[in-house]
Amino acid sequence: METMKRTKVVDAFDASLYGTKINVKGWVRTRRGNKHVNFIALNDGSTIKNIQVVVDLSKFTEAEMKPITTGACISVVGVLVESQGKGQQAEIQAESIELYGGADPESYPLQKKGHTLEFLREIAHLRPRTNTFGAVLRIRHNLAYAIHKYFNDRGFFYLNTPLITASDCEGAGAMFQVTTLDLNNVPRTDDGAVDYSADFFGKPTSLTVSGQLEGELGAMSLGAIYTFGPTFRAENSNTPRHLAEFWMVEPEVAFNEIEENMDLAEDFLKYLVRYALDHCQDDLEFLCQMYDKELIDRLKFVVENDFVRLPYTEGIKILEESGHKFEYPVYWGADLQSEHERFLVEEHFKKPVILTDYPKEIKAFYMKLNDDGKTVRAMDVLFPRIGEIIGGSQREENYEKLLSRIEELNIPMKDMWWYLDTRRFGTAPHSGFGLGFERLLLFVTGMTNIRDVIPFPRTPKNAEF
RNA sequence: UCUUCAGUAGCUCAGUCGGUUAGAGCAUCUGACUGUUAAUCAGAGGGUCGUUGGUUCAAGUCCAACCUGAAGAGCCA
Repeated sequence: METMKRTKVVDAFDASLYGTKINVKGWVRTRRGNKHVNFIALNDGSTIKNIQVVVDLSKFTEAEMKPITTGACISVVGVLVESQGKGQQAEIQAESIELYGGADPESYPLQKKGHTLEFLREIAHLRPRTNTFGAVLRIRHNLAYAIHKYFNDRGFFYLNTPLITASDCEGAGAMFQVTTLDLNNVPRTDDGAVDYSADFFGKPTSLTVSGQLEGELGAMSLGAIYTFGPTFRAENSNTPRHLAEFWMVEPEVAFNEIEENMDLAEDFLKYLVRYALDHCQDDLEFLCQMYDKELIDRLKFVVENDFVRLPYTEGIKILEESGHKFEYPVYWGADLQSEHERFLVEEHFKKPVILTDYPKEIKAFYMKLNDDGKTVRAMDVLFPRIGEIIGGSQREENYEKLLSRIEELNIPMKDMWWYLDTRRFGTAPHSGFGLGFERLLLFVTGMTNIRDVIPFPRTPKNAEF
C-alpha cells in the first residue's frame, strides 16, 4: 500500500479535491451492494458525515472484502469524485484498502440500525462511534473551548482550584472521602475514633464539591477568574439531571455587584449558545432531526431574547395569583420546587428567568445580605426544560456579617480561616456564579438525560467505564 | 432515598383468561440482484422468559423478596 498523507473525512467534501487521489482512514458504518459493486459508509469522527467508498469488486478479492464489516477500521486510497449516486456530494473510487482491525459481526454490539440511549449507556466505551454521541461529544468539545475563549477574550484568568479539599463546609452536598488509610485495618485513637493524623494529609479530606471559595481568593487578587473542572457530589441522586462527577464553570469577579453578575451570566450563556449555532451546525441539525424538532429554534430564541429578571418576592406573588394548583404550597419563605420554576419559565414568561433576592434562610451562608435584613443577593438562572442552569450571588464582603451568618448556621469553620482572611485583609464587593457544564449541554444538544452528554457518566452504582 | 413503570433472541418489542412446540421486525449467516442510501428479495441459525423462593395438575403469565433500568419527586449544578 502506498504511503500518502491522510485526509480527514471532514476535509474530503472539498470540491477542489475532485479528481485527486486521497487517503482516508476510519470505521465502517455500513457496507452494502451486489456482486459487482459495494458501497462502504466510512466515518472517522471528524464530522457526522460519512464518506462513501465505492468498491469495484472485480479489483478486490473476496478474502479482502469479507472482513470489511460494520465496526471494522480501514484505510482507503482512491480518487475523490463527485458522487454518481444521490444522497452524498462526494465519493471515493477505491484503488486499495488496508484493514487495520476487523470487528466480528456476531459480537460487535453496534448495528447500523438505531439503538436506544439506555442500551448505548451499557456500552459507553463504544457509543462515541454512533452519530448521536459523535455529535454530542463534538458539541461538548466546542463549548468547552468557547468557555475558555469567552473568558480569555475578556481578561479573566483560568484558576485551577484543588480537587482534594480539607474543608467540610463548602456547602453543597455530600462529599466523597479521600484516604490512603487501610479500610480493613483503620488506625484508632485512644478514644476509638479514626486516627486521621495517620492519613496521607494528616486530616480528613474529600473531593471538592465546588471551587468557589478558592475562586474568591483568586478574584480578590487577580480581579477576574474562572474555574472549569470536575466536581463531585456523593448524593444518592437518581435523576436525569444529576451526576456524581460533573464539570462546573465558576467565574468570580472583584467589584462586580449583583446586577453586573447577572449581565455576565446572561451574556455568557448567550455567547455559548451562539457559538454552538455557529460552529456545530451539522451536529445540531442531526440532533434536531432525530430527537427534538424544536431544538434549533429554541437555541435561537435564547440568543435573541432578553432574560426576565425577577425578585423572588415578585415570583411568589405571580405563583400565588396564578390560580394554578401546585403540589407543594407557595408562600413567602418557601424554597421554590421544580413545578414552581417550570411554571414561571415555561408557562408564565416562556423565556429564561433570572430569579433574585431569595430569603436568606434558603440560601448559602456566603451570600450578601440585602438592606431589608431578610433577603440575600442570590441569582438563579432558570432555563426551559432543565430548570436551574446557573446559581450565583454577590458575596458577603463584610467580616462581621459573614461571621455572624456562620455562627447562626453553626457552620464548622475551624479549617476556613483562610476564607475569612479575604474579608479581614482588603475586602471588596465581589460576585460569581456556577454553571453546570452538563446542564448547559442538555440544553444545547436537546438530550434529555445528563448521562448522555458526558463520555463516562458517574452515577450511584455506576462506574463501569 | 420515596413513588410509578419496565426486564422475553444480539437490538426493539408482541405474547389474550395460567394450558401443552416461545412469536415478529431488524441484526447475523447462506444465496439472489450491474450504483446502493437504515438497499431490496428468498432461506437458515439463534431463548436458563432478570434472580431466588412460593401458589398450582400446569407459570413468560399469579404472589413475595431481591437485582437492574427508566420517568417523576427530594437534593442540587
